Amino acid sequence: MREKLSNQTYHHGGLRRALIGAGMAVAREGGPEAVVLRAVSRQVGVSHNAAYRHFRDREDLLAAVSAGCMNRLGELMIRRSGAVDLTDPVDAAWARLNAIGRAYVDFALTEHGWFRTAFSGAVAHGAEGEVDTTGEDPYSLLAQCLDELVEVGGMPPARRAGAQYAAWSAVHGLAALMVDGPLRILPADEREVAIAAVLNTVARGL
Amino acid sequence: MREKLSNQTYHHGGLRRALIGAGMAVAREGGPEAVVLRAVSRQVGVSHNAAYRHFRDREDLLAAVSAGCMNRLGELMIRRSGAVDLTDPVDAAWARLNAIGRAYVDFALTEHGWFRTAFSGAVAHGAEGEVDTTGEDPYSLLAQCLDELVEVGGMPPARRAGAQYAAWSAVHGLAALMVDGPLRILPADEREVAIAAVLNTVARGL
DNA sequence: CCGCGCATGTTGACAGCGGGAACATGCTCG
DNA sequence: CGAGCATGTTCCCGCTGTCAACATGCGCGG
Repeated sequence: MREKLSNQTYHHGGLRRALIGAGMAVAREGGPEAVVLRAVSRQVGVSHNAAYRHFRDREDLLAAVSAGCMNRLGELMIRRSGAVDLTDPVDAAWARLNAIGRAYVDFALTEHGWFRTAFSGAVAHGAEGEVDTTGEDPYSLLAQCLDELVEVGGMPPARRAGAQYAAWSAVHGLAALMVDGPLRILPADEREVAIAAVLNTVARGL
Repeated sequence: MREKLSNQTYHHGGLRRALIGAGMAVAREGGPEAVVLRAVSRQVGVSHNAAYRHFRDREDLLAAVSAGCMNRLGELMIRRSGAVDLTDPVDAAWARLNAIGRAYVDFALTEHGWFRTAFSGAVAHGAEGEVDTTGEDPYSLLAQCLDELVEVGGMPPARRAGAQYAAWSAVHGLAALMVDGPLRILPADEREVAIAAVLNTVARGL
């Protein structure tokens, strides 16, 4: 019986969970480099080195936090996609694609620490069971969206394979360039222009 | 007379240059986090803290190295673009656009340490004079390419503004995803498919 | 031609970090 | 009820970035 979770003793219990939570808190502002083993442990009220009972490495902790950030991104994409309310199935499919693209960029801009952490390149080398396999990760969501677009006849099936790469690359690249890249300095209104341009251009190209 | 540069005394002389050089060497394999002040100074044969006479901080050194990496990227793009040899001006312009896009991705894949360093988010907060303003940085090169495309009539002028963002985002996103992102695991042949898909899709969309 | 000053490089010290080893403790199950 | 093991602690190490104080040698004014 190791699943008490909300036990008030707190230590002896969900330390792993608590560390990931604290990690996400510091990552939210400060990005991946703020996920410092000692600092996170301190914040949880536990000695550093306690973390080593749950993570083999700082990298391993970071990977878990990173997976958490990725899930947040997926959640936002789902929410925005679900808000699309159009009757025509083709229009709806395009609108949903547009919505998840915008969600991706918005997430990067408003939660820029989380975004950078999600893509910090830390991957669990251990169990790999951290990222939710419920199909709600950003990549699967995009895939579903494109599948739908093909089904309703909004996109020729021959294009389906490459579309995945094109759409993801365009949106991810824009987000990356605006978050730490050379486009970081773009004023807010120009940002809007850039987002619209990227989304429209790739949609035309699909 | 502080411009001896290739003086054999070596210390007292181009330490700054030497540190950047050593920084680029370690960054080439190991990326930005390998640019460690003490290690770099050690490799140059100078005491750590000597670096502080030329850089205010580790971040500042990293920014200089980063600018160097960006220049390398620009050089490759120029070389590849120059290799295009087509008579029809429209075809040539498209081919050049394609060439610099491929160069960008190839650079990311073959010099992945340099690529990551170039976009590590370190920016000189000091003189800002590190990045060459000769118009040979990747962004300006893309701009020239698109200008040419409009001039020869390969692209409607109305699209020119957004094209910059779309093209850069797509190519940068693909590179980022393949270098540390989730597409890191892509086998070489599938990589080729992805590159072609992204390049073609965005070209269609412009 | 000399000596002084300033740019440049060195030495020493400090706190914070990731990580290893040995030790403590308390829950659980036989 | 007692033993074993998962979990957390303590101590230690080398490494890092950065600060302060010190050394040195080249160039310029006298």
